[in-house]
This record gives sequence, structure tokens and C-alpha cells, in this order.
Amino acid sequence: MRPTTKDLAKAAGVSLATVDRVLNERPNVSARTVKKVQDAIERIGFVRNIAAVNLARNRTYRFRFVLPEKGDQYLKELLREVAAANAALKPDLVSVDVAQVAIEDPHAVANYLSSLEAGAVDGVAVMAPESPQARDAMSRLCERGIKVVQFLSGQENLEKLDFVGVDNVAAGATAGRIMGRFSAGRAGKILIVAETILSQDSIKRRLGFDRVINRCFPGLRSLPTLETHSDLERAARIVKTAFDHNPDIVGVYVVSPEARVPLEAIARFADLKKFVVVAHERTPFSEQALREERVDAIIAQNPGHAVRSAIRILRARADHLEPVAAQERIRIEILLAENL
Amino acid sequence: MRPTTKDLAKAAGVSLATVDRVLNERPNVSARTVKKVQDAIERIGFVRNIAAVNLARNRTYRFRFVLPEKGDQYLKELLREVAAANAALKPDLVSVDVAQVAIEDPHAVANYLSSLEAGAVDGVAVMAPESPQARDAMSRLCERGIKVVQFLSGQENLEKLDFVGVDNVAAGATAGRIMGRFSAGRAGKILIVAETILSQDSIKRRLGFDRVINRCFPGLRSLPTLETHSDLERAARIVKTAFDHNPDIVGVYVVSPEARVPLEAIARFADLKKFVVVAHERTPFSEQALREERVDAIIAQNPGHAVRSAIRILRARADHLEPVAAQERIRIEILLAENL
DNA sequence: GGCAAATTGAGGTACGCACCTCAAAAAATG
DNA sequence: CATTTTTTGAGGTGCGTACCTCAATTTGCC
Repeated sequence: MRPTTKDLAKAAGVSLATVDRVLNERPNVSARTVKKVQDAIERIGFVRNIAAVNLARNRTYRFRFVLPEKGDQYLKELLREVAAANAALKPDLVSVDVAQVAIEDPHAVANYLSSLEAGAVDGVAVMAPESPQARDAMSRLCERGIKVVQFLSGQENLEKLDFVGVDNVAAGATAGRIMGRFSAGRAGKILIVAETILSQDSIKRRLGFDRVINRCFPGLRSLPTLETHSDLERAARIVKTAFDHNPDIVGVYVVSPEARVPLEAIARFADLKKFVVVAHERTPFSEQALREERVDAIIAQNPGHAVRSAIRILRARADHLEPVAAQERIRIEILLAENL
Repeated sequence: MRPTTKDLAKAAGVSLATVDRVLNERPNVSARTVKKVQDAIERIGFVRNIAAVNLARNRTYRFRFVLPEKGDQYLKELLREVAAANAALKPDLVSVDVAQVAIEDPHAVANYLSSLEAGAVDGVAVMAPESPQARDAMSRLCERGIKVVQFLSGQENLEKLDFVGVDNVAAGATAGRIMGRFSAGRAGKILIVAETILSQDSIKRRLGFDRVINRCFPGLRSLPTLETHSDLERAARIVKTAFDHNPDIVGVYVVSPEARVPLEAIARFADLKKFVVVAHERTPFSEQALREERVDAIIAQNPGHAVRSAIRILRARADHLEPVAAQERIRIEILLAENL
């Protein structure tokens, strides 16, 4: 039988009240007594029963994901995963919801975060680009006792905050390696498309990508990043210009998470199958494109894993526990048609 | 405030005892009353508090992983992950241990499984190749009320059993695609090495591999599978013969999970860097080899995910719940030096 | 209508722990 | 030494649910 606090009290030669004081770090316990209890914990292998703890504390967890207002398919996947997690974790007294904010506006993000009260939410997962305003707002949230994790974006700014997501330099490097090796030794240029070059994430990916291309694939050269601003017409125009000026394009790398706009733009006047196409994030569009060989590889971070990981971390922090680091590292996935 | 059974009773206009009867599917409740309670559950959004349920039931979960007796580094990883899961889940009243059995002997597996008593274990995760004996033993375990999942091996034999692991045909196909595209259009032969060709897993991987190679890469041709039987000397001998007979080998595909023996055998007389080398499973050896470019890609199934997934499934089954399918699919990972 | 059977209600105990109060004992202080 | 302060113990209540018993009520059947 599993030892209970009662057994622990007996083993330590103290009363239940004292065991309680030690376990919950209440004041007025002598160092000697603390040690007696801790030794007994070791000796009999006492482990707190979380179910009982949560029941007695009558604890619930309310977490919120702060996500972009605008987006395409990847955002939809994230919303779906949050909703799924909310349903799945209800029996565990965890409730999760979403606030959609104009994350491209640092003031909007900061305002929203400042408006949160500790009574309303126990933790937030924030997906917002780096900005001094957002950074300050997050710090202030922490001070008010609300746990914060940075979600899929902006891992640079606050080391003391947990981060859920991939190392974007490595993700870019992975894309670069795939691009290089899939090019089968051909020489030429690589078209690089992003939604905006202002995003730190895109900058990092490009950095990793270029590093690998330059170091390992001398026949290939990356062109300057084109910006779509999520505008199909604009994208088609500038992409066409790029193709006209560079007849020797052998590959296309879509840096930003929503690949639909840039790839549909290119498909208007070129056959994607003729290039090595690497994109980020699995969405219905990119999945379909991979199946039809219009895309050769997708570099992805699993949104379901990311959401669940963020929740586990918030919960651990709320309980003053250390998250299990190994389990929480989000992998950089490489998706081909065969391992979808 | 979250509704409790008390609130539910009031909302349904019945007593607590009746709510209890409905929730736990006890007999002697009229259909009309059941409906009243279920409607009320919907209406007020009642969700059972798992912490309280487990506490009241005083439930504990004892699971066992049945793993091979002999093995190399991948087995070690599995053992490590099981131990880690055991430590991490202790507060949740889950205990996990390992029994190492000579899984290559169907009788040994069957004997071991038959010896398990329902009182000692609530569920087992069995990693054993397909065999009528093992199959029967698993079925009988189920009948005795012990939950069973097939772990990383043998998904064909019993559809009614849960399976944790990847589709090995797809894993082989993924390896084939990587092999083909990384070969950069060169023509030649591919050396294929397995520990034994008797394993269903290896057969399936080879099947998927060949399918992709034959269909998509006409310049490449797979050689017959060589068997190492985990014997370095033997492996070195037969591998050398193969290289002598086939000077146009461009790639090496190690089908079985433990890549150390075959690759060290080859490295004795050839430079692995000159070939495209694809292997399965991440181990300290394969990871190091990938870093040093002696291996070009690793196709892996994350042992940590697999272990945790098996446990979640066993737990769900023990509670008569349906596991969350989406979360439990083990991904076929492609590892390069960049996304380790 | 009378009877048995099925259904429902009331109330209790237990699970392991948190958190509270009050009193008793021990230690520190002067 | 007496006094204050710190430490410890004893005991209670409650968290939300499971599971049990016994009595009361309703239903179905002949």
C-alpha cells in the first residue's frame, strides 16, 4: 500500500500537523524536525497524492492563449488545438480559452496583457513578436502572480520566461539542408518569400537557412527576401518580377508560417513541381501541396504538441513545480509525403 | 463555480443517490430518470472531477512494459524513458515497471504473459514480434481484465488491441524518399542491412523502402537484405563481400533499430561519408554519427513519446475511456544534423 | 385492489490531504 | 528562576465523489 501522510507522520515520529507544516512549508518548524520528516519521506518513499492535494485545495486552473487576430490556416489549427485541449482537460479542472489580439501592434498587446487581473486568469501563453512594450507587460504580469509562457514566438527577450516552440535558426538551417540536398547538385538561385521581413522569427529562419546554403551548397544562392504582406495580388506581382529577373531559380523557400498566399501566387505563372519547394507549418493547404508534389518538404512544429506543452508548463509553474524539460522540447519536424 | 454532483442532483430534480447511480451506471434506474440526469448534465455543463473520483475510488494504476532481454542502445533509451515516466507519474498514482523477456522466443513471451495475474498488474505494453503464441496470450490477458497495448512492434495481429508505434511501411517509404533525393541523381545500388530478416517490422520497412525507390528513383536498386544477427565480426564479413561484389553502391540503409553494429562493420573498410546512409532510431551512436556526417538521416520514432503514449492509452482503457487518437499517433521523425 | 418488484431518496462513511484552532510542551530569553 | 517565544500535538472540517444500507415510494402485474 502506498504510504499516506499518516504513515509519514508515524515514520517520522511526529504528528500529522507537523507533517503538514513541513510538506506545505509553513513557518514555525525547527530545522531538526524538517529533517526528520524529509528523511522519513526518503525512507518510506512517500509521494504526495496529487488528486487528494487538488481536491483539498479545491484548485482550478484558468489559462489563456493570446493569439493573433488575423491569420490563415495555421491560426485555425491553433484555435482548434486549444479548443480540443480545453475539452480534454476539463476533468482535470483546467480551463483554457483564447483571446485574439492585434499582435502586430505592440501597444495592443501590452494593453491587453495589462488589463488581465490575477483573479481572472492563472496563466497566459502569449504569441506575439518581440517588442519592449510586450516585454514589459509580460514582466508585470509575472509580478502580479500570473504565469506567462512565450508561445511560438519571441524566445529572445526574456530568459526568465518559459518558451514553447522551436529554435528558428535551427528550423531555417533544417530547411536549408533539405533545400540543398533535394536540389541534386543543380546550381542556381533560391527565391525566399516571407509575409514580412520584420518578424524576428523569419529573420532567424533566414539566417539559419543562409548559413547552411552558403557553407554546404556553393552552387546555390539565396535571393533577397520578398514580402507578401498576406496580399495575393501584391505577392503575384513581385514574385513574377523575381522570376523574370532570375531565370535560374531552382528552389523556393517560404519562411513564414502561412504558405498559401505565396505559393498560390507563384503557381499562377510557374509550375511549382519544377522547383524544390520548402515551406513551414502543416496546414490543410501545405499538406495537400505536399501530397501533390507541389511542395517537397514542410518544416513544422506540431501545434497540438505546442499547445499541450504550454499548458503543462503553465500548470507546473502554477504549482511551483519545475516542468519536465525533456518532454517539453518542441521538435522541428520534417514532413514529406511519406510521413504525413 | 464549477457544478458538483450536488448541483447536478438539484438541476435534475433527483437525489444524490440517483445521480450516483446514473453516473456510475448502476442498475435499477428508470430510463426516464437517466434522461433527466443526462439532460441536466448537458444543461449545467457538469464534468466529473477526476481528482475526486480517483480519490474516492482509491485507484492506483500498475502498468508493465514487456521489453526484450537483449538489445543495444535503443533498448537502453526505452528503459530510461520508462523509468522517467514512472518517476513523473508517481504523484498521479501510476506506477510503471519493466519485465525483460526473450521476446524472440514466442513461448517465453506467452509464458510470461500467462503468468501475470490481474491482481498484480492493471495493464501491459508488449513489445514482441508477431506469433500465434503471443497473440493468444495477449487475448487471454484481455479476457482476464488486464489491458494490453502492442508496443512498437506487431501491429498486424490483433486489430482490437491498441497499437503504439509507427506504420513501418511508411517509415521505410520515408527512408526511401530521403535516400532517393539525397542521392542527387546518381545511379547505383543500395546496401540494405538488418539484424534479421525474420522481423515483420524490418520486412515492412523494406517493403515501403523498395516501393519508393522502384517507383520514383529508377537509377537506384536495392540489394538483398544482409543479416548481422548483432554480430560485429559476421557483419563485417558479409558486408565486405557485398561491397566487393558491388562497386557501384551509393547508399546504405540500415533497417533495424540498432544501427551501431552494421555501421561500425562498414566503417572498418569503407568511408561512410561517401555514401548516403539512412538508419532508424535515435541513439547516442546514431546521433553522433549524424553530427559527424557518417549518417545522412535518421528515421525515428521518439521513445519518450511512445512510452508516455502507451501509458496514457492503458490508463484510458483502465478507466473505460476512449484514448484521444490524435494525440497518440506516433510521428515518423526525420532527423538531420540541423534538427537534432 | 393487492402484492411483489422496481425505483428512488436519505444519510452515512471513506478516500488523502489542506487548513484551521487551541492547548500543551519545549526552547530561548532575561 | 520566571517569562516569553517558538515549536509541536490533537482534533476538527471540508474538498467532490464512490459506495453502502435501509426505508419510502412508485410501478407493473394478476
